[in-house]
Amino acid sequence: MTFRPVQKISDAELEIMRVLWQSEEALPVSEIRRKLKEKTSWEDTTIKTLVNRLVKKGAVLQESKKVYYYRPAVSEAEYTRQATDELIEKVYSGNARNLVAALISADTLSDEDLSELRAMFENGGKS
Amino acid sequence: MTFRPVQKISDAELEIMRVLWQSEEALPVSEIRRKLKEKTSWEDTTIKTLVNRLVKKGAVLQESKKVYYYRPAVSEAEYTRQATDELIEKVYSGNARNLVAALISADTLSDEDLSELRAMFENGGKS
DNA sequence: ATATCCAGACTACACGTGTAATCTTGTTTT
DNA sequence: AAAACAAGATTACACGTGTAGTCTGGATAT
Repeated sequence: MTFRPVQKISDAELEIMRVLWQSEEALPVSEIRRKLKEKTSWEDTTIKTLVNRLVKKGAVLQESKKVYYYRPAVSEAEYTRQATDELIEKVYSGNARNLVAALISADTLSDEDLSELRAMFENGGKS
Repeated sequence: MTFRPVQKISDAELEIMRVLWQSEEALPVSEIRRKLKEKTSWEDTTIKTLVNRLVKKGAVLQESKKVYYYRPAVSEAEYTRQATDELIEKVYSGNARNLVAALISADTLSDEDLSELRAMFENGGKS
């Protein structure tokens, strides 16, 4: 029952997290902006606002160096896990099997997906 | 690319939807309230506000009879499907297989779940 | 040194959401 | 009929989120 849910990360904030998750190093805001220029058309101040909010909610650490550097305080895996658990809780009555069953019978998965997954099943998930 | 997204249903609104989804008949607000009394401690007006918002966003139909009756405009299955697709899009790069793989290796599924699912896989999801 | 620019701090503002209160009017109860 | 109540309409209000703008002070370029 590892429950320490950092406050919820919003959609826009998630874009910032992705940038940070992709970096080994802590980044200054200028870098974050540079990387975001390709995917969004946000103003510089918007980006700073989002970064600030993430720091405030504990999802990002701010290292002071003169100019601040930022690094994730939550891993992508943790985030993914949390978002997934939330969906399962919210729409699948807390039952993960229902979700997988829905996906299998919903034609969301390609034949290739199915055989790949079948392989995973075979060794009980120990991959 | 089936895209007909009724405006997003919020968490509180979802409780109303659940009540409506569980009923064959359209319900008056009094009934909705009665059923909700067991699970929430919302004031009557709160419930009415939520119902109104759902009508406004097209997720619930309002039948005028003198006293309004309400019925879902979106099925639970559609909702579930939409919420699931959103998660996949948002955190699994649009790749459903990644989600299933995560669940399989995350120890979220019991052994029973696994064998049940394996069975589904066997017949390619045609269940 | 002076003008420019950027980081950081603070402020803004509309919309969605959670959570209601009030007011009006028609219906039920006494 | 008068009182009580229920539905519906209208309004409220704080917080989160998307999306910025302004102001200030130090670093940089000329």
